[in-house]
Amino acid sequence: MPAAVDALVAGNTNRPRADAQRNFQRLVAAARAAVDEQGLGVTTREIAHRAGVGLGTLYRRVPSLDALVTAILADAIDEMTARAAGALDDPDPWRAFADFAEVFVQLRASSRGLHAALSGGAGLGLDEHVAGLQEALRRLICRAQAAGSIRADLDWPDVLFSLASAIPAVRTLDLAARADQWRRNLAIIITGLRAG
Amino acid sequence: MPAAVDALVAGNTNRPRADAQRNFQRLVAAARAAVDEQGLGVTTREIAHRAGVGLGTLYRRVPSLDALVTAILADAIDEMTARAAGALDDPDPWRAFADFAEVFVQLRASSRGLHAALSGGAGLGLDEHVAGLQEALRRLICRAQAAGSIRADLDWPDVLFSLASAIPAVRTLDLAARADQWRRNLAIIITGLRAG
DNA sequence: AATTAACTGGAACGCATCGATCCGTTTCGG
DNA sequence: CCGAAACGGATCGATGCGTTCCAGTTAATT
Repeated sequence: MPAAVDALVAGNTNRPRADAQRNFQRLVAAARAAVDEQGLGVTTREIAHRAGVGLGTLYRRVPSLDALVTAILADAIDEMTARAAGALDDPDPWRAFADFAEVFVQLRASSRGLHAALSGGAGLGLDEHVAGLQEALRRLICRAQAAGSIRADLDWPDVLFSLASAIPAVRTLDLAARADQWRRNLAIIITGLRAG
Repeated sequence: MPAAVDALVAGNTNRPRADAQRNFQRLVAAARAAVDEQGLGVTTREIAHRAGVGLGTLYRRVPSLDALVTAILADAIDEMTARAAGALDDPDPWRAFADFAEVFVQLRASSRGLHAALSGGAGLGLDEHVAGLQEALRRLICRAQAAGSIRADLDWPDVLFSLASAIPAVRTLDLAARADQWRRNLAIIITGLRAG
């Protein structure tokens, strides 16, 4: 159980009943799926329905909708940050960058909520988490560029924006995006970023 | 006055009063600006306020909010289609493609509403207009690819999706997009699309 | 200048949806 | 088998929407 979601149940003096614990897990899982599929703006009813639980139960297990969604997003962002930090262990600057770029795009493409949160979507209290991710990304990008692997005529925000742009819309004109459309987009962008 | 917006006032037997005509123009201009800046989901109050007009006036000059927004979008799409068709006059397949790509991205980047409408945003009655644009784009792309200018390992929807992806989010992480961010994105993508 | 039909602004209506609460009922655990 | 804990979902109050309505105003015509 990730940190922020865990903190939602902190302060409970004694262990809750078995069904209460089970319902909490279900609610978190349902909320994660709903945030992934529908983005920010998930409703309490949607989450409760997915969890197979009533509205009363949701509010008995969770302080508020905002707290639940924010906790889920905070954990998702922190996990991504950890992966970015881990990528710096790769001694090859370009490979570290390119490998993490794939993670960055894939995770965002698979969660509308995460994508929206990282696109400055709402005024949730995620600023510190976002700042951590941004710093890790900046290091990854600047190291690859200093090594001469990324075109020198770009600054690092350019690179960041181009990566963020790789996430495709669900539809474009009459065409539905394929499941791996993000990968096709990213391949084009990575080619365009590479120096030489 | 473009075709679809014009059609909103068709059927008026005799010329309306001068203030009525002026208010209609103001409403259309206000609605265009609002759709550009705020996307679909503009409200009647927002448009009326921008036009410096009351709600009653809006509904006296326009049949409904949907009709107004749809007409504006239809005209915007049709104008883009005309530009795409015009690009085919350029004998150089690559230059025709690249030049229109710039128009395509710039227009979408400057109008959230148009961008949303072309991203399958809402169930407005724009299918035929969208289909026309798509066909013009397909021709441009396929011609450039047949000429060997676009990488051969992509299909034309890949190219279309990558162009649509060039429109940046307003923010990414803590960074605000610069006014020309779309151009920087597009430059990277164009490089990645080019064969050789 | 007088007349009147057209036009105007904005309060108000009806509806939909949301987060959150409340309470009669059910279920777990000792 | 009992009581505390938890349950479901009707319900509340607030919000925001598109649209209508009407008392007052204005532009065109005579």
